Amino acid sequence: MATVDSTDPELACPISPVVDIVFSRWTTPILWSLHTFGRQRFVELQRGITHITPKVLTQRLRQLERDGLVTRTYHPEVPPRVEYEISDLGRSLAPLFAGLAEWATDNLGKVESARRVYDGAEPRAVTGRRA
Amino acid sequence: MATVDSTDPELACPISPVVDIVFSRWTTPILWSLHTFGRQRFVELQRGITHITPKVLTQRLRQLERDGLVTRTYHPEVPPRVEYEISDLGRSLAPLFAGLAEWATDNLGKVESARRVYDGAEPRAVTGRRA
DNA sequence: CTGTATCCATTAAGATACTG
DNA sequence: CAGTATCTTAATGGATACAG
Repeated sequence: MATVDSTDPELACPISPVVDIVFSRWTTPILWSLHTFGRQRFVELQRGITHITPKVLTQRLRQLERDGLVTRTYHPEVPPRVEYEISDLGRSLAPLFAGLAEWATDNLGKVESARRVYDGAEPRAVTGRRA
Repeated sequence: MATVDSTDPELACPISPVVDIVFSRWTTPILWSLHTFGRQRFVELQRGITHITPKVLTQRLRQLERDGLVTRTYHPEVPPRVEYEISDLGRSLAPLFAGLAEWATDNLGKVESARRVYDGAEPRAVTGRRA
């Protein structure tokens, strides 16, 4: 049975589940920061990842912890100290992240120029777009 | 200058822009289908990707076309015929998709068991979570 | 320091019906 | 066939304030 029900696009695409787990606006910056700079406290993450609010940071960290990609260590001191670290499972994404980063440097410019062409193209009726 | 402004998480994470372009609920199934089964018409894509509505399919296809990952060919016939095909730029994502698919088969089970552990863990006060 | 609690804005997506 | 037009809902995220 597993997690597949017929309403999910997973059936047609084996990477959809990974997208749900790893790729959202703030999860990749968090994973990247933990992977690149190592174990960090809550406030360090907040400072390193520009403009993320504590609410959202907490939400994403909880999700990553639940999915086993990040570990959370609570030190019962005063004031409290909590450290987050990427897990082995999270680290297993590293080569994929490296590949994506490389794709970005190689191809982001092409995407941007494609957009300029598309946005600047005079809309002709025969194309069926923007009659 | 490019596209970077200080409100984006791109500064801290070089793969955030790729996430915006490639990874959303329906873009990966669309790219996967076009890459795996080749050039397809609108209705073929709709049938192959279960439960996607024409509105959403149109939206994602337009975005992918604008970003240069997919090409759209309009044949002015009656009834009209439109074919979508993955572009060279889109095809350049193939190895990354293969890597993600492999990660999925290897690690999705670990994620699921991590979730079971997390959800079933008795919440102790000392962890600082769920007092 | 490490979060919660509210409230609000934005957006992707789903349901449904309709057009050239 | 290949979409568009509306309307509604759900999910994220942002702003701000406050608590242990």
